[in-house]
Amino acid sequence: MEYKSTLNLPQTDFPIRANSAKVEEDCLKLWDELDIYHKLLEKVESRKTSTSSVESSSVERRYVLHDGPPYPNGDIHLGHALNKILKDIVVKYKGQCGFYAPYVPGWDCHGLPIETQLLKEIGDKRKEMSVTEFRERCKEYALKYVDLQRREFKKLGIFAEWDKPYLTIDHSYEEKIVELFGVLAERGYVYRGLKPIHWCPTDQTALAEAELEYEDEKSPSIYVKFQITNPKSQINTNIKNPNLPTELPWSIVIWTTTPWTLPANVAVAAHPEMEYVFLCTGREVLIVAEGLLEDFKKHVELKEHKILDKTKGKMLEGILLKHPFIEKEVPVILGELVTAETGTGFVHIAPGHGAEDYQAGLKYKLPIVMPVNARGYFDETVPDFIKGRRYDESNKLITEKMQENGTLLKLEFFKHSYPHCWRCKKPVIFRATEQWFISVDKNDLRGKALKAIARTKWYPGWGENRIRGMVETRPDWCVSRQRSWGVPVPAFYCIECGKPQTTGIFNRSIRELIRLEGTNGWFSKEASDILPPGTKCPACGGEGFNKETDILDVWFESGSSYAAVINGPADLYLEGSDQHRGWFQSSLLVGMGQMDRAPFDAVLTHGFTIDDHGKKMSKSLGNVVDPQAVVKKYGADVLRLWVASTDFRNDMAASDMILKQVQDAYLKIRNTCRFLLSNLNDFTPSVPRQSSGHLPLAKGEKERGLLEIDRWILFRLHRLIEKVKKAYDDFEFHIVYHSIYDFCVNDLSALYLDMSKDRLYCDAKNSPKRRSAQSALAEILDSLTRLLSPILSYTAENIYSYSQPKEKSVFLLGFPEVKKEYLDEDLGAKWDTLLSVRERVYKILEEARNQKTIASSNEAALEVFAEGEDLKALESIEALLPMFFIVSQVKLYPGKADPRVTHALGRKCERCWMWSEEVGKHHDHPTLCDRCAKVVKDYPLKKGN
RNA sequence: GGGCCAAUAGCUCAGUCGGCUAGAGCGUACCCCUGAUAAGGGUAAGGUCGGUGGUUCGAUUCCACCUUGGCCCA
Repeated sequence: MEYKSTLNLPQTDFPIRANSAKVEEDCLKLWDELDIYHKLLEKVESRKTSTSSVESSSVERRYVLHDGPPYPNGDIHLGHALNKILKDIVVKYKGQCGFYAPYVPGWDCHGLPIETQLLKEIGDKRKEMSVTEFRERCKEYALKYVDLQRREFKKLGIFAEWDKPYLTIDHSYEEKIVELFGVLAERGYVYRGLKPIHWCPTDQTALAEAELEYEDEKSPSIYVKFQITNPKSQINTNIKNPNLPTELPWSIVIWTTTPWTLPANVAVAAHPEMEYVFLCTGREVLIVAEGLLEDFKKHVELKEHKILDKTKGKMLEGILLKHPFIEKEVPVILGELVTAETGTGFVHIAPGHGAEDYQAGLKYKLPIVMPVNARGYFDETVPDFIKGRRYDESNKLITEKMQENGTLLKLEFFKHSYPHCWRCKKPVIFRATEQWFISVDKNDLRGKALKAIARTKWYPGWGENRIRGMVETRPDWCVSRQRSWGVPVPAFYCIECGKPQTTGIFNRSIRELIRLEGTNGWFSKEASDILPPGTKCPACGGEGFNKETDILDVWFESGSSYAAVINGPADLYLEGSDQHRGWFQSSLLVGMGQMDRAPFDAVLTHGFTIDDHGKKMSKSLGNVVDPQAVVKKYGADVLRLWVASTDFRNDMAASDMILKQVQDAYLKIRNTCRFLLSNLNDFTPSVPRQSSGHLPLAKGEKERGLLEIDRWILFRLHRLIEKVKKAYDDFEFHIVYHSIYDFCVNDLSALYLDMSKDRLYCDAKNSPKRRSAQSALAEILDSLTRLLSPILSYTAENIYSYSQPKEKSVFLLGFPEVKKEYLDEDLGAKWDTLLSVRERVYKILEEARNQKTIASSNEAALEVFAEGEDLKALESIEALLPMFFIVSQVKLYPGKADPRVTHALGRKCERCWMWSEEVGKHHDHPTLCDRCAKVVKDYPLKKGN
């Protein structure tokens, strides 16, 4: 036991336990003191100004990742954490590579999500508040959560411009939104039109597609007769059949699930190519699609009938029909919207209540009848029996009315998927209203956007396909909302002529107001206070104006961020794949409209978080992983490592089991680094490094060259650096993780470190062999911490602080370079050969252990037989073979036989635990082997050297 | 219902142009060590490559359909 003190056992102050809470606190403090975010940017800046003109090409090395703003309306969830961590990894890596990589985080502070969240809190008090007051409360609410989320994001170790984030409620941001609207208006993209849109009668607002949720809803399903009013002879002429019974009433039958839209009916559509049959029930003639006849008969329980004739839909065009309960006639029109799947083959058309109806109406110049007001109640234009009734309540009244007058063939109820408001969860209606639109076809905006999509780099590649499909088919963008919490649609209406004004002085006046007072100014001031005195309507010369009361869609706000925040296109947008329809598209359209180019050069998307059964996370399923809880339990770096460990192009599974596994990997990596540290504690910068044998050696330096095994591990290290760099460049962080982890587990822990222990512990402190190992260890540790820092930011910083650091932070070091001189292919190939021999030997060693020939591998003596390349390779490191196999004695023979394992000869050296026949031959140290006796003899003298 | 995407061991991931017995690590089982010790090492078991058809001499890989799941839409 007395010899133990003569060993160089691993020693470090780096704690065995991760203690993430403390480490994270310390690191955050350090980064705060250093102002690390700005220091990194300054570092690039100073390099820029100090370098010669030759190198100043690097000046252009800017990399701007533009942050997509989340809503500040609650704690961050795993998706937020995932997104911000990915961005942070990208930005840190780019920074390491010498890019000027600013990162300004943002929040989407306006919009319904904030408004409704607040309404939940204040309830009826809203009614007593003025708009300005309510908006003030919204602002407070948003800012409160900006602050909360900022703190939560910071704790994840994300470097960013946290003190000056962008908020869409900043005056400068709001002004930019208004400016962009003006630019788009000037360039002819903005128009105002009546159009049926999804309308929530509860919230009294137009809803974007993104604001709809589809859920099952019970609806009436009715078959209604529209009696033909034309003289029968006229129809006879059309279908050329003189035998039809002209004395009976004839009716076309429609099917609908929304009786309340019938008052707005202006036509019935038939499919031009579909076949329709004339059924005689004895009392009347009904016309329905041939293909839906059986279905129709079943539903209306039609027993007796005779098919008199049939005709194509196009023959019916122009026939006039009697509205079932309003005194008017409506025409039959033709439309491809009619399907042969359900119904009767006839579709009732109400252009005020449906998108396809609207399109058909445009074609036939039909009027847009719109008797439903904003609250969902019928106005004065409808028949008395439903006047002032709510639309859904009218369903019953209308069917009763039709029952009475005999136009109703059948009433049933059924469940189907129906759009609901994402906020109040109540059913929405289609309703025509005056709205502001951005035309996607004006000036071929759509075509230009599609070209810009083709020029953008999409990760993964299918993102291009996806957004292209969406842009190809998207309708005009409805940008107005009937709400308070947002940026006003910057428009004035001339009191005289009613024309809206959006450009020139009108836009400039609003911008000036907003610059000074924010958008609250708009809501508290009169038009006459905003516009300069004497402003005249360009159309009629009128001098009185009203303000627009609608606000802009929040997507228009966030879509303006590239202009408001980074003043131009970004290198990268990085969001979840849902943003192909959201922010990527709104940003693209605003960008194209303003500057005829996309606001991004590349777009990276990630999948969604799911649980370990592949199901999406939801509160009701109880499978939600809370990022705060993960940080608390495992530490932020484990969460960060989870993000890196999963291929984010697909959905990302998280659960406690998966996180536990990530933690195990984390601990392995950390512990490997700890081992490196503990074997370097006497390896100060003043100790000469052993250099690669491939570097030109100065005279007398030969003995300082690295051992072959050390050159091998450095070969492996630089292969790793190469691979990791490529993976970071390709945004394949799971490759980064797997490569580094594999290196730690296989190359280091199982092989190199295990093989090196004897040298490190037992050789003399300053022996070339030990210093050779330490030279390699130091380089490995240095590289590993840098490679890991974008992902394991806290841990890398923590490890670095224990490694006799030159800089104040690991982030000031830069990314490791691949040193070509280490990439010795022949050496690599030779060691592949050696390691496959080692594998064969280890199977035999295991057998010997099971047979109790040996216990520890130190007790083994090996006889290895090899031929050809194997033999050549083994011979070349013959002196190192005991170290290579980690056994006490090795004999190498040419031949083909399996390795043989016997118990090692001699006795166990008390100091190094290797077996040797030399033990006992040293008088001073009878229990030691040759090597140890020598080391110990010199020990007191060399101690401390 | 439509568009886009995914599915390889219990888990996280590899798998090149279609070509040998489909790989790695974790986890598991068993063993060793006790000088990385809340560590470390070894060996082993684990797969109908989601399913069914098709193309092909040959399919995890290409094609079609289906199932399951995700995002987006209706």
